[in-house]
Amino acid sequence: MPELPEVETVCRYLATAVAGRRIAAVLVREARLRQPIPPELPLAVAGATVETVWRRGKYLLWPLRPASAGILLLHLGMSGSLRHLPVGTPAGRHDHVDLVLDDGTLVRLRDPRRFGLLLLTAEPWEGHPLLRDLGPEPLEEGFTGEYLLRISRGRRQAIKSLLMDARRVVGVGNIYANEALFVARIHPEQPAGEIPARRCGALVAAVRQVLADSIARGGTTLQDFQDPTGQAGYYALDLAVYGRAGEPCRRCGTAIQVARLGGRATYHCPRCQRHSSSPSIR
DNA sequence: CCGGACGCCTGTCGGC
DNA sequence: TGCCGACAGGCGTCCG
Repeated sequence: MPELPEVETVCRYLATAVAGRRIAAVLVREARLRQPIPPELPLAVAGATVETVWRRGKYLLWPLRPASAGILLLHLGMSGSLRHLPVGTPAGRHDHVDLVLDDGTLVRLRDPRRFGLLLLTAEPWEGHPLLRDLGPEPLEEGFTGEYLLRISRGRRQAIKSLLMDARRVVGVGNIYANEALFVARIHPEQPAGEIPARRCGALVAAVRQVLADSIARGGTTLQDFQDPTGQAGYYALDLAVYGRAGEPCRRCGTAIQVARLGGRATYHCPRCQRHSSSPSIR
């Protein structure tokens, strides 16, 4: 479900609503997520204070005080969501974990497909196996046209698949890869190494723009994404290609096409997004 | 090393 | 109405 803008929306809420609160208890109803929730996690975390909440890619990091309590590491997978609720709110079928706070509220993890993750790690979290190989943050300095040019040369991999590879750049999932390529007018199946050097900067700018616009709208709610207060995100209204197969391109009116690339639905406008070739070198 | 396919798990939807 | 396959916002692992 959540890509970078949705996780960022959740993160911003938690950073204001939960930072500084003490965790009174952790209730695990179902530990079998992508990796099992460690059995010792509830006792290890109970009594600790949430210092703040950070995001790295699609992971949420909750550093605790005292530091010896560690850092909560949370990932929402495809179907995960967090809700901030009053203690006593009845739990539903897929409400797997409650983080009970000291102010009469709780943060509840719901995840029907259980592709999510709740682990405990420690400083330096950058060395954690799940975080160690992550690429740059797309909204920070390291993600530039020069960087994209460097990592794409010589690769035959489709540019869309490269954008969705977290080792290259984090946070870009299927929705925003499709949208960014439309904005940059690049065909999703174009081999990454054949993208003209001068267009790499435009693609980086498109990724940044699409992600920032979505964050400003509170993310994309397709079916069920909500922020921890239950608020939907409205970037779905701005989607240009994702989920719009057969509908007219917002730029030229041509019918949007859908295909499968790497097992994922891939949308593009056949008129606005054409393969382009690098200038030949001789 | 690279790139693609697969599997994890549940819910929903469309076609027959 | 009911059944069945396809598909869904992610990602680690395996294989050629």
